[in-house]
Amino acid sequence: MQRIEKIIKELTCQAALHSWNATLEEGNVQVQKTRREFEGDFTVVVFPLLKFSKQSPEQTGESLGVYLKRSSDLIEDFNVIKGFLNLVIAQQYWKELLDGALRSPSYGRRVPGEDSPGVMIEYSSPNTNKPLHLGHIRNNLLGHSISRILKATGNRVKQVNLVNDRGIHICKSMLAWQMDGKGEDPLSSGMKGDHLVGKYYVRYDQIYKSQVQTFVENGMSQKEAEAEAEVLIEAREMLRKWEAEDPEVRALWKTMNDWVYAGFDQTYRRLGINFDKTYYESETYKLGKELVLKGLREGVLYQKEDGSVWANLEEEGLDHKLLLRSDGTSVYMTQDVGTAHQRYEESAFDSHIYVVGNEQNYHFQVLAIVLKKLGYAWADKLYHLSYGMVELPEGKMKSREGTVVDADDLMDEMEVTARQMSEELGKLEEFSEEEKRRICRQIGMGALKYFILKVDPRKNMTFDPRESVDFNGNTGPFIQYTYARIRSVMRKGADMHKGTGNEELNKKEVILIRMMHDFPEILSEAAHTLNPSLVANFMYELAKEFNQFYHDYSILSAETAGQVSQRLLIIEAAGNMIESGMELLGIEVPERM
RNA sequence: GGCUCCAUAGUUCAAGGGAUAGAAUAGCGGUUUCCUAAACCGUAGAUACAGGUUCGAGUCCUGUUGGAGCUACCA
Repeated sequence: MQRIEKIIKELTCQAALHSWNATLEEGNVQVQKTRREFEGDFTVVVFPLLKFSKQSPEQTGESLGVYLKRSSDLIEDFNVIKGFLNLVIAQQYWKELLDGALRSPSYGRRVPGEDSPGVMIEYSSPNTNKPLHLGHIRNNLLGHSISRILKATGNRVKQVNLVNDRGIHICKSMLAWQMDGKGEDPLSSGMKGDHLVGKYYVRYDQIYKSQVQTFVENGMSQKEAEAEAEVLIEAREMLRKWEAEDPEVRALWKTMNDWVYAGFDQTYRRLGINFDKTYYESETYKLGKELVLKGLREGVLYQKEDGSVWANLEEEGLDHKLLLRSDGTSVYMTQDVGTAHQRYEESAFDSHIYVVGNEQNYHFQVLAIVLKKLGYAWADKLYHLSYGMVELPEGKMKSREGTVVDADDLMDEMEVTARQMSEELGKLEEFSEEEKRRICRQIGMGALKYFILKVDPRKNMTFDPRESVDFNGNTGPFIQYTYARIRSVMRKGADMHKGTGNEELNKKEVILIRMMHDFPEILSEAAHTLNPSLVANFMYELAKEFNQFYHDYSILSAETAGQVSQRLLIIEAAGNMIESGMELLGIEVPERM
């Protein structure tokens, strides 16, 4: 069955040809859903048509309405208010939809095939010197949800992670552990590996600060002291040894990184995310140098007297960018040039998405330009999904002030709150301990994920811990609860299914079906704009609409058997759609809660 | 200083150039012999400021004010 919007557009073009002898494209026809306060299902905005009809808005709407009604059985009636032609769609359309596609768990989804576009998406990209925090959570949830959305819209998606496992920051943790660690490890300390390493990163900072202070007290300037502090010099020396592949340093580095990975794995599992491939910066940081040198030979880059290599981006309205240091070593940009090249060689992606915060806008702008200069046509297949910062009600998270919200702590807290709420409401009394745990985990994680994903990724957002554990209103648990209610009714009504009921649909039922009819468009819009919040907000609207319906009309005690059957079809569709949509957000839905 | 992004009820978020700017939350007032009240209903409350483009501007353009980010031989 063809979608009704498409039919309306086609017929409008026909009408324009017949009535006004004007040729217009379907793209010129604006069809939107009729606002609730007016009679109708879809609305054609007639203002853009006036230049073809050469009539008043009212006359144009009226004559178009007459034409549409006469041309299609699906258009039952119309009315014109100001410049808006409101169309009432025949019940038959909604009923056929309900009997067919709408109830499918895969409604609106497409399955990727061999020749579907290949999308590589990089996200998470943690440093190994400290545990994941709230900012990483947003990154991970976005990356994962976008991956699922892209898969569901027919793309072959490859999820990759790039772990920043080398550099001065890791050396700082290593050094502090050597100084103060007394040999403790995750087992002996009972700490998660990433937290343990993070503890020594903090420890390093304390040692550093106290050394700086001592130097200043002995008459050194602040700036001088900061540059001369012994631990900093030692950390640099350790990095140098790391690069020289000193066995002892490498061994410690490997040990501590492995602790961190074990910790990260746990956090990732809990978040429900996974990667098809993980890249390690220690293996990729040298990549890119050859490409840069080649660019230098070809004259698209230039070299200063000190030997450093640069790209001149003035033509693009930017600055000059360093690509190789005077000692010949690579910088971050060099590495990204290399990894992009490597990935394209590996899988010839049709697009490559980087889920990275907006503080790196400049970096990715430069990356694309540099790749272009180096002659890679695929440079314009790179896309930086630049998401906004997560702030707390009192402002930015600051590690120095201890206001960083730890990812693991946050997840714990969400689950504990779910537990408390469930117990207060007496929701889980008849469940086993294991079931209780599972449901509270689903609810807690659902609340957290929804809270973050409902916001447009590109915008900065405020994370209010108090609000995030609210399970009422526009929240994940609200939608989960709606699902649980649906499933409950379906269990009770399993025997009452008597096939299709051909009953008159009431207003609320039509609204629900019409809303569900939109799901494919929401999906494709979300995929197009890489924006899971569209799916999240749609799920909320749907749940809200469903709850009103549920409140106003009885399903199992409807007046006729036909009505019972028909309503069971509607809630089946709604349940499947909630499950499907929430899956795209990485949120599980419980059968009971 | 330069560049980029942002500004919507007390607060947190919506609104493909289209009708009277929607929700949630906090506040106030209601709904339970009935399929899960983590629900439902009612009430009140917002486009930073000044211009411009348009039949029509929260949305596009210019300026002002306020906020964030970037502007490293860091990543």
